[in-house]
Amino acid sequence: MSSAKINAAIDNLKEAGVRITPQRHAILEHLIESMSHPTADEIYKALEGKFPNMSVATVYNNLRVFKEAGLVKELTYGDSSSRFDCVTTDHYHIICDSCGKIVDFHYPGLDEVESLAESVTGFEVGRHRMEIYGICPECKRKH
Amino acid sequence: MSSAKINAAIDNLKEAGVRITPQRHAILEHLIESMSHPTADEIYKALEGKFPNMSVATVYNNLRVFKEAGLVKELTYGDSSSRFDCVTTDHYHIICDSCGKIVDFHYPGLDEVESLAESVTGFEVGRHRMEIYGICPECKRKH
DNA sequence: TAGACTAATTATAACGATTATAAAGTAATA
DNA sequence: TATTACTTTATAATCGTTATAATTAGTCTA
Ligand SMILES: [Mn+2]
Ligand SMILES: [Mn+2]
Ligand SMILES: [Zn+2]
Ligand SMILES: [Zn+2]
Repeated sequence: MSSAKINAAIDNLKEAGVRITPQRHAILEHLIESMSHPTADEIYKALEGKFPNMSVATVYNNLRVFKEAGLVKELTYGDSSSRFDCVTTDHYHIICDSCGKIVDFHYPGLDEVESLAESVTGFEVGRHRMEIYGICPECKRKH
Repeated sequence: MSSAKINAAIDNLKEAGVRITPQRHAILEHLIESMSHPTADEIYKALEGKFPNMSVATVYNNLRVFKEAGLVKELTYGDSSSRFDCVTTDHYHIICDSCGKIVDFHYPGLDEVESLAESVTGFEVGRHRMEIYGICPECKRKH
């Protein structure tokens, strides 16, 4: 049930001293219930019915607040907009080159690559990023 | 010797019917001899002594031409500018979180992850992207 | 509860990287 | 040489995002 997750997120924010405004509640709710990886603008448009006066800056500001609280992760891509993921446990993504869909995908983690990189380059390794690109089943069906 | 690589790149372009202008030659030369992963603007600034009238659009246009010819790869990052890599054979990068330096790093390739992703998600996998982030030896020394 | 303080939202301007446009220049072709 | 296509240049436009300043709302304290 996603309302439990929303409540947990709200408690988390309250403990960090962040006020729960109607806009913040709605943005959080949308992130959690959409079960997707929306852009700031998609969130903005999805909520403009309920909040016709909300500024796009409010969406960006609050996504930053949520990020700092550890409630969302930002997924950055070269050309286009960032996407936001409210699943903060470690996981990877596979992205459709044709329609842009992003699907979660779990894998043990690439510790071996990290430690090899460390020994070869002399870097102190902190983290890594990995995504897979391909064609999703729906797009495959349409040739 | 990097001049051999420049000549090979030029032959490649000629065969593809691309004219070798002085600007194109200089951009290629800079990419190959700098042995780094410069941004379009870094290339532009590096060449403004030799080409005081060159437009930044020329740099972008020609980087696209080179990309389409398979001579360079574009490395995209969320916030900041793209970087360009004239080493087009498969390799990974490790990036310093402190100074931004990008270092090449070879690893067998993650075929296993790709095939697992394919079977789990139903995608037809084409490629993947992986980078490692950490602190480079020089930045470690400065605490 | 009034007044003061603080935080959040809004509207709008600014920013930086990149791309589009149109004019002018250059090379290839006939 | 005249025609044509390609390339460069200068400049404007675009897009995602952030900064600014004014307004509004919430919280705290006397
Ligand atoms: Mn995800
Ligand atoms: Mn490289
Ligand atoms: Zn698809
Ligand atoms: Zn460093």
